[in-house]
Amino acid sequence: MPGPSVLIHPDVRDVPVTEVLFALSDPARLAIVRELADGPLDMADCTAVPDMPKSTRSHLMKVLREAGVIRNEPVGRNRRISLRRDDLEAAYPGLLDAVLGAARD
Amino acid sequence: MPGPSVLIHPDVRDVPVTEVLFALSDPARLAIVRELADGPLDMADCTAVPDMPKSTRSHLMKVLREAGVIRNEPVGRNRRISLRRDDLEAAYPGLLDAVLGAARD
DNA sequence: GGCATGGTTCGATCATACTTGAACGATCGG
DNA sequence: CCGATCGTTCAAGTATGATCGAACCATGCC
Repeated sequence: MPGPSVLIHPDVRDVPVTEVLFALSDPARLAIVRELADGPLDMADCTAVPDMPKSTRSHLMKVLREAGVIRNEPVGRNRRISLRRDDLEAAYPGLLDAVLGAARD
Repeated sequence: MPGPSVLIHPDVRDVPVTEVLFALSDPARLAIVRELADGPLDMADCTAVPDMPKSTRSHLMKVLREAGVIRNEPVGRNRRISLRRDDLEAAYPGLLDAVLGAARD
């Protein structure tokens, strides 16, 4: 799989709310999160923000991952990205739903 | 009252969620918001973040105000700061409650 | 009016985050 | 194995936000 086989996924309860909010406060990152709301996606299929260099996209994923918002795991030669709904719900109840429920900008 | 008699308070529905999230993603600003959860406060009584230059504090308030999170209105020689709970609830249901409900960092 | 009070605004400096190409790493298919 | 593929990591440049003193402004009070 591309890059290191294992990436760090923090316990969401160790992540300050402010960091979660910050991760969600960027339009491109939020677009990705909304896209993932319907289910996991291979990275290559995250078309929410098109025409973006892979390094930039990878960086967005890193911010989301380090904030505990998404999971990024290798599968074959790709990477599967998924929302950490349950973990987020346990740490910050209602937060993700409220954000996802917000009208599109 | 200090400064201009009227400050701009946007319609929260015109403020992108991302901007609201960003305003709340700073520890100092979030501390202010939490302090206001119990009711309006004169600016001088916002002690959540002590020992801060007034220009810095004023800037934090500006970011929160422009994001539609707080109201800042003159009263006598002071300024009254209040949470725009109802407006936020109407625009982004559940969001503020979820953030306020989050465990303190 | 004159002055003290409480905040905003301006401008400059500094810190943080975004962006991107290039290099590297891990896998799969022949 | 070997090359191609898909992402991550690195490093450098750029942009955006925080910080804070100084200047300014509107009010209340004498």
